[in-house]
Amino acid sequence: MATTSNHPISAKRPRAHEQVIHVLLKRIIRGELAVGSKLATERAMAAAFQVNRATVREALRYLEHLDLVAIRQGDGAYVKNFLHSRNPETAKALMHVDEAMQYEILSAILEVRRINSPEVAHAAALKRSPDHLAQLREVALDRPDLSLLERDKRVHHVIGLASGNIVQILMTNFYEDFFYEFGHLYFENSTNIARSEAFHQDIYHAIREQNAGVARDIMRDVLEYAEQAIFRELERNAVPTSMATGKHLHNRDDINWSNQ
Amino acid sequence: MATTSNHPISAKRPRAHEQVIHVLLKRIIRGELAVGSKLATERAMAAAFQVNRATVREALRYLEHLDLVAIRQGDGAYVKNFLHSRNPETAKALMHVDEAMQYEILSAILEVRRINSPEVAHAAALKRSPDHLAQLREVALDRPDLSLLERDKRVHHVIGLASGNIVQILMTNFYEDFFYEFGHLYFENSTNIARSEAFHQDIYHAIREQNAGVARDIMRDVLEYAEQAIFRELERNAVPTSMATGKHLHNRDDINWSNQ
DNA sequence: GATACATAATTGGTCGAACCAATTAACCCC
DNA sequence: GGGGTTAATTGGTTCGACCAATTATGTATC
Repeated sequence: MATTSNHPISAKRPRAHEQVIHVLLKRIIRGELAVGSKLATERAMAAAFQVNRATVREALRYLEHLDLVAIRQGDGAYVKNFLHSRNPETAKALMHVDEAMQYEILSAILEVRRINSPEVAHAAALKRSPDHLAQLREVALDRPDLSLLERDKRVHHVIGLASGNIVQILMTNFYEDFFYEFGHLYFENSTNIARSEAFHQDIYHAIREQNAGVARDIMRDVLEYAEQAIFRELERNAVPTSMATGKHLHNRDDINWSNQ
Repeated sequence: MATTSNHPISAKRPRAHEQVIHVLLKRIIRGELAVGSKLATERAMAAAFQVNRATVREALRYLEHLDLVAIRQGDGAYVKNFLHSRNPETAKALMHVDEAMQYEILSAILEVRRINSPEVAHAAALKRSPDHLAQLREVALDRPDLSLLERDKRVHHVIGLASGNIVQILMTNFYEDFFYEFGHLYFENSTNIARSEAFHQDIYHAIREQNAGVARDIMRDVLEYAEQAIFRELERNAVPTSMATGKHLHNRDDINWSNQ
């Protein structure tokens, strides 16, 4: 059982400290708790949330790691500007807290990936080891048993590994984590499915032949295609609430991110 | 006192749970705890570290957020492959744990920044609001009171804000956090100082005039320059320990990142 | 003997009340 | 008003207990 470390199943059991995190996160992101202001004491929050102080502390510790609060012994916990957070994970927190931000952040993620991943493919083609190539071959060609979403995820991961850049590897995992929530938008369309399978073939051959420039182009093309395909789906399935605000459209640029 | 949220001073007080984090992190990263293996129980670790169980739990919670362990009630905590972590913050943890990895990770960060930031500058030039332009003018031109390191940090931050991409903003903060530890390598050299001050002037004008292509080129040039300058300094100041391993050189590509 | 179910043991999740340590506020003295 | 001592506030840690989910054990049934 030890090696069965993947956790494909498992819904969510809302642990107490996670609920506290969610509430505090909401108040911070929405500005209900002003930047620089002091949070209630741990004891007061424990009473207010009707949980134990240790539970509040676990939640505060997380917010501290997200760089959203600064905790000082003998003093208190202060709200920080989330735009100053040094932890990219904060983007995920933003998305889970504010529905209206979801499309905004998805758009931002897709843009960053479109900028980065072609260069990762370029480096991977140059530096891939025989072992990485074998791994890529397996996931790209010899695993029809996996879902396309899972296969695509692994293809990107192996390319990241082959690039040798640990930060790009982590960034790749970071992107893919988002697509568990949005991947269905893309992988339900048969045209997109064919496009991705062709991509897996092509990128494998380019990396095998160490054609770095070609690998970069292939990656850029598929990501540009996927980005547009996802936005097409979004505008089609546009949910009424976000339709009303109009904030889900990718071609607007009115968000200012200036809550500081 | 509330608005004085910046914490320019403040050395480190080693909180108990942070020491536990450090030890566990070390064992996980170095592979002393195999991927998939089960950690000791919280009670056992509390006894071993001679701290309270609540302290162990705060440490485990952090490792869980870094995606390095999976915790299951009634079962235990299992070690995960750090190359599968979806949290870029893991890179910082790696760096703090293993001295030999420092240069490797610095190199990786510099590369990602060199890829990303020029595109951020490009977007910023296109989308900057009058307010962002004013902010950029202030930090780039009218704040000789700030240290160059601090000014440079703010210039990059404002450019990130102007780009309107929240993930790029967070990534920029993420980079800059590293440079608090390595910035002195760059900003002690008078040639580099002049180079950065010219950069601040140039990027401001390009963004003011909304010359996106020029802004991108300016950013790319300065980052390529800085990257090389930093490596020059590293090889000059090469510390004996990492010299011996030779793992700090940027032009080697023997690291495989294949502990899975 | 294998399977199904009830039961106990293990382990993470939460709780309550204390005490320690750092900071801040109050106070007194000069 | 300035400086230093003292008390109150607040985060940091500890102890001990109980709840909840999982796993291991044992027993009855077929």
